Amino acid sequence: MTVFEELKERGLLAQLTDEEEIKELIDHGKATFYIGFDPTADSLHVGHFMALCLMKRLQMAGNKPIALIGGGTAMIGDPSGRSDLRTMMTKETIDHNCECFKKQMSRFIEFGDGGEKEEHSRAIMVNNADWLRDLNYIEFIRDIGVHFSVNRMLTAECYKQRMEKGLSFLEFNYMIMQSYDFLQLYEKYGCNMQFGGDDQWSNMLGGTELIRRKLGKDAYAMTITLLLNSEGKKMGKTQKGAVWLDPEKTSPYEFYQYWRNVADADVIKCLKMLTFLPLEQIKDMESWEGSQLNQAKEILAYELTQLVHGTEEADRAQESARALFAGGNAAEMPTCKLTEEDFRDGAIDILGVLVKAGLTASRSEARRAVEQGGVTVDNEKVSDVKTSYGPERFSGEGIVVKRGKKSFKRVVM
RNA sequence: GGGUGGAUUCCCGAGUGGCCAAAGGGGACAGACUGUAAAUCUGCUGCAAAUUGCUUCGGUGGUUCGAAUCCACCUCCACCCA
Repeated sequence: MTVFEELKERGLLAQLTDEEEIKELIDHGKATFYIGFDPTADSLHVGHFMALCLMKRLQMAGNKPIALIGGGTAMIGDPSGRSDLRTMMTKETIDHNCECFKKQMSRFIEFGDGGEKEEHSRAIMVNNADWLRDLNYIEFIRDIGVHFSVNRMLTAECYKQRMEKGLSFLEFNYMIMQSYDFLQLYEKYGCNMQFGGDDQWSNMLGGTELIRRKLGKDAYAMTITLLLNSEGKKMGKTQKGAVWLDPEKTSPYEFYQYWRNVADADVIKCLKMLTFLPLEQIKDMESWEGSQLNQAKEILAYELTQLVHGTEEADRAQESARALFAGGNAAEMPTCKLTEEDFRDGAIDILGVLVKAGLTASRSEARRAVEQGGVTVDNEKVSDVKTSYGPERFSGEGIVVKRGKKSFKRVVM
């Protein structure tokens, strides 16, 4: 099976400019492709993870990846798929985020140093701030701006959605910037292909078109299917925000649990799109039904945690999960430490413990949780809000506090 | 620049002087049922020393015993005209 076939089989491909040509290029390792990442936060998230996997797959097939960090475009903010203007970020924040991205990416992709002798498939990383931030306005609109028709741009899907809520000129320029990126990479590195999320399609087409008009050369674009759950919502988002790859922002345990809890209807899709498990193995799981599907979720969660956080963390997350739900060894639970200051008159009440452990956001919320019978200490339901504990309860193993079925913490002194 | 309409809690959206921590819906959370799924039903959804107190309705100031609600100015957004 060739790379292209595999990508197709896994349901990763959404739109392509020229299927035959793209297939030819990537199957033979002749593509130099780029994927852009907007540094809008200080960590990558699940959405980026898909792109990284794609990069990896293509790199393994001998193609050269370019990871483009949008230190320049982030100054503008991509309006695609957004209903409001992004909050503007300062240059410093953007630069900081770029650094964070770099670190995280190098875990997945093999980067080269750009030396003469290295293999073709070594990845490079570039930042479009290098060519965007110092552009001369007049020159730029004369050189590049002429090639864009406002009439056509307005018909692009990504702007259409914004026509109702309002679109600023600043954001309107995003497509032009992104197209210019592609042109730059084409000229500098012979980059002939761009990949990106499905919501990037119109921006990407802008690039291929600009290259054709400006240089008379062909370049290609291909989008990855957005990972949507069965309800049509973007996956990798929780109430609290994105599922991050940075263990400081989303702990390996939380990360594991996110995937452990996906809906039945989404497991197979996630396995196909996100893991490197052989397709045959995934095919077997497709026939699983009912509670057997539960095992598939465990596999999914383990595989992904391993990819992102490594084997050790994945084992640990799986251990704690099993401990909590199946009553196994509880040694690896997330822990919270109390200090003397947390005790008032030699005791801390249950509400205080819940807040301190981060299981509830406020004492009011904690109170509600207790009142509704959702709080457990060492497997015994706490029904009195006034329950309190002295420091001795937290010595040694401490206590295990559970809020609801899925969130818990060991609390020690 | 001129005109019109608007900004309410996580989101949508009611509320146009006291009965308002603010209807209704969605989401989230908790309980029952389950398979750590879905569906369904129930509860709950500002904060706290909790039959009470405190802080919230774009911002600032004012009127009033009392303001999300009235007045003035400002900020932001949409639409129409230029």
